[in-house]
Amino acid sequence: MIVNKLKDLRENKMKQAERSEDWTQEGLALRLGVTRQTIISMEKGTYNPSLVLAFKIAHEFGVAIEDIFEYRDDTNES
Amino acid sequence: MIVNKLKDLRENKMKQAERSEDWTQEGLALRLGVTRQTIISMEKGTYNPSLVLAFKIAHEFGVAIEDIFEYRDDTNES
DNA sequence: TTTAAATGTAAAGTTTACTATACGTTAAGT
DNA sequence: ACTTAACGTATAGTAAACTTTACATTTAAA
Repeated sequence: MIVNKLKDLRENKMKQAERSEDWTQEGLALRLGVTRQTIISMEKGTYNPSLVLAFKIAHEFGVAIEDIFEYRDDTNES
Repeated sequence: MIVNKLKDLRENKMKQAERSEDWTQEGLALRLGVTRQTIISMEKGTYNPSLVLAFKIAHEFGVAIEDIFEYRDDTNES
């Protein structure tokens, strides 16, 4: 499974960024070329982004994919 | 778009690895939990892996996602 | 306390990743 | 030349990512 820090990162941007409206779900969605629904579902963990979208997100936040998304092997979960 | 070094990396493993059969398309597919078709299509660039699969691939090769997959913005291509 | 921006929820439809199956081609060993 | 492992191609089907639309809830400011 994949866990992500999307919501936390975005909310931090909302607080700290000069142009906070750039970091609303809608603002981010626009720049990423996806819908707000897609942002919501990713933040909730309903589904994982495609690799392309993961790259775009990492680029928007100025970090590496691994800084936002973490893979956890759960093949043998109790 | 995304370009990847999958085929090169795998072929290098075929030559250099002790157990070369681990790095055939089929051997790799088995360990990744996908079909050989999936490997073929990724190596051809027919489609991109999901983020989960990209993580698994990076793990198998012992590198970061960014070492295998590269994102290239092609929104304004001539 | 109303207004509006931001967030949340739900459900049906489209696109793309991935499977399953089957058969053809290449390369290397014997 | 024959065999066989590895690779390639094609195509129909399933699953998951993503869109579209519509409406409901929260939050903060006027």
